[in-house]
Amino acid sequence: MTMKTMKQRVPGHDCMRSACPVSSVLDIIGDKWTLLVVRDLLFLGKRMYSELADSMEKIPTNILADRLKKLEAANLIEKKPYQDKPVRYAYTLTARGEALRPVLIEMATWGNEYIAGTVKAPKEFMER
Amino acid sequence: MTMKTMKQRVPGHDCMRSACPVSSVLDIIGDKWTLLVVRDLLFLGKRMYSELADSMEKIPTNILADRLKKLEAANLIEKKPYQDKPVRYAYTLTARGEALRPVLIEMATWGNEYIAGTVKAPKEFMER
DNA sequence: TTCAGTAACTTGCAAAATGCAAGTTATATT
DNA sequence: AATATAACTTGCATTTTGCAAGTTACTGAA
Repeated sequence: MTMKTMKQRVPGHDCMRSACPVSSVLDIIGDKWTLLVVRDLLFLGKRMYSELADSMEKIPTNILADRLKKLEAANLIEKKPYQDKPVRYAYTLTARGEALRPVLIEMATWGNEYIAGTVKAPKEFMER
Repeated sequence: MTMKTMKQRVPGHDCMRSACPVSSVLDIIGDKWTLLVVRDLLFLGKRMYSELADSMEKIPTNILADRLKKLEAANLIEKKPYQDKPVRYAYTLTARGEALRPVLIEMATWGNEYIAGTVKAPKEFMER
């Protein structure tokens, strides 16, 4: 038996606006912050809450906490303690979350081509 | 002299959150509705306000009007009258707007692969 | 010639989301 | 004992969203 990719409805988003894949994706990541958290985990090697909190864009901490909860509920990230006493957590992308890479790459490509003042994304980020 | 692609700062968004291309793109299209309008123009052949207004997702008309204004300000779409008496308008994507196609395609690909209940995007939409 | 119909919006208002600063809890270090 | 760090939470004002209804300018049918 071969393992297929898991499709799943995401809790809190079981009220899809339509069956269109684009709209369903936007139901999950359609705001100004969610994909920046994914970017930090995927390209910038961040794992801790405090690392995510000091993003370039200065994400408010209440928004960060909210997005981490939603990303976990949507199974795009996992939260795991990496030490006890005191307990500290690491956030990591799931396969589902990492699979957003091409979306991020195309967005960065478009941004670099059409928005003045953007810094060119390192080419090692732009592969695959 | 060869024509290069025009980069431009977008009015109303000249306060970029950062120079990151991803965040700058999200400054423009980072919400639940904007890319659905682009989808309708790019893949579904819609041009008129009333066509856009009866989207699958039932976009509220005040949101639609607002997004059309912002998309025009960002130079992603153009609004042109296609008849007088009474004057009626057609909205069309600029090259800048059409260039979002790969982003939409990657989003649809991800949605189809990872979200149950999404309808598979027609393969003629998924090329280039 | 009045009347329903269509296109393209705008307005009002309640509800939800966002943004900022400050507070909290549990430990570790000095 | 005092300060620091990680990971959040809370309060509150402002902004954005969503829904319904209203508006303007015509067109075509009765």
